[in-house]
Amino acid sequence: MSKRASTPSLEQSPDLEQLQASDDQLQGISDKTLSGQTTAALREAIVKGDIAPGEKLNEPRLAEQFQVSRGPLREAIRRLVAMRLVRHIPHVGATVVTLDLDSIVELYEVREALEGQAAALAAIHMSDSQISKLRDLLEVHREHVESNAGEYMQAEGDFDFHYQIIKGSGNSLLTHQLCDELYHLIRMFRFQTSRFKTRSNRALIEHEQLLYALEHRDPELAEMLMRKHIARAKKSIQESLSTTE
Amino acid sequence: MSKRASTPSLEQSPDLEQLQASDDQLQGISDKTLSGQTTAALREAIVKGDIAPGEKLNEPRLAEQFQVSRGPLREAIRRLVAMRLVRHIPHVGATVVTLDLDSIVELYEVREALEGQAAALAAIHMSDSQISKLRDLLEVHREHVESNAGEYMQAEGDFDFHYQIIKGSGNSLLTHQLCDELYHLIRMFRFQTSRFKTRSNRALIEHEQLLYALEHRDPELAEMLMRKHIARAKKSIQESLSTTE
DNA sequence: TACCTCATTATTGTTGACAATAAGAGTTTG
DNA sequence: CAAACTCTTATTGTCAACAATAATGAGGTA
Repeated sequence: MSKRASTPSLEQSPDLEQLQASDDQLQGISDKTLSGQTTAALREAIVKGDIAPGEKLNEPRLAEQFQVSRGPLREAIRRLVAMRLVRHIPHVGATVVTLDLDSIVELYEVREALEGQAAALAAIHMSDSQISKLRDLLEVHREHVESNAGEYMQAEGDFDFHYQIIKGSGNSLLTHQLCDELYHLIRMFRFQTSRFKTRSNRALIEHEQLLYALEHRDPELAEMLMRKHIARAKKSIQESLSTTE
Repeated sequence: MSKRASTPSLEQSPDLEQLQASDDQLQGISDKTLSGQTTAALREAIVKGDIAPGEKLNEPRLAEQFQVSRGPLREAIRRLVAMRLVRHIPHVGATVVTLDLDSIVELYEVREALEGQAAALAAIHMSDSQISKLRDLLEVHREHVESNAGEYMQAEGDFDFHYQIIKGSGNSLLTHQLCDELYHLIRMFRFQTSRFKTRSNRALIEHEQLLYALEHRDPELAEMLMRKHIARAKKSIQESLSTTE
């Protein structure tokens, strides 16, 4: 469901409850306020490409489409600005960010630093049961990859794996920066480049190595592996995009 | 000037121009809009402690104090939420964050990761002239430390040094995360603990080493030195605060 | 005395109207 | 013909009033 990529205009009030539910399990409590719902809706519209990169966000029009006043809509825009999904210039307006290669490289450089640190901290702070759950998750992924399809599932599974490690760092600031802010930027990029094949096998092997480091409580190794894992993904993207564009 | 720590209430419209000027050299253009000015004013009030940590932000009262409507004030609050200076709970309100030891440790762990990465990138991307300017800056700091006072200047100088390296990374996302968002959180912490002495001499030596790594274009060494530099500061804070509180 | 209920009140969320700024079309002039 | 200027228009920024929610306190009951 929620396959409305064909219609250029956003029909009012999509499956907001569902979006909210997915956020609930991510962060503590849900935001049933209009601004919160509008933020989630607008965010998904941008991430999924229903609103194109570079497109201007017209406040009155969007307000009518989402069936809210301009107040909550403006607030939603500001929150997306904080997430770096939207640019804003005073007295001119807000536009959806355009993810050129440079931006992606910058994003992955930040991910490399933050998730590397997260992996190191996770190796120290994660409980044994958390780590064993992570292993279960990895086994599920392995089956998905070894079975027929698996590729779309792999992208989601990749997020799960990384998310669990970040959360396992025990650092709430780090978790917020990655899971609440940068996360959606990464999602947006993945939606834009979903045509490219994901390197399922290689990612699986690297995840396996990472889990080994966590199980052996080796922060330095975990950090190194995570950083290399992300750096390789970055390099792969650089090669793909510099040749095709 | 701007020494109004005695008055509990914030008189309207402080030296906004000055705040704006300092932001101008940080980011590209200034935000002459009411929301922007209110954001800067409220931010400084929180960072400097004029509004105490944990204090509730009453919208009507603050709006009157800053001589603006609740609209721009609310927008200012949301921007400070994005900067992690303010917490917000729907239908309940916004409060100034309280920086306990755990939060500071988390902040420094994030700084360690991000500024380490910044140093590595700076060793690659900084121009020779940028690096030589950095050396000039360091010499000024040395004189300040060797002269009589120097301690307050050192705190500011420390920011200058770090800021130049971050900017030298050439990564705008990284720069934004550190200089626009986390920066004010660090400032707030420093204002709160200004009673503690800064380790001027040690910091100067470590900065000297870092500059050496940059001049020799050694990313790995630069990253390592920066991370240790920040990790040592973190440990120093941990020891100070765990004994005194 | 402790606890629950319910009304009051203060505060946040939302709305539509108004003001100010910037973009764009059309016209004029060198 | 191009460049600059002005008027128009669309869009953003701001405001004050209204609605909805949660904290507060009084009163009653077990």
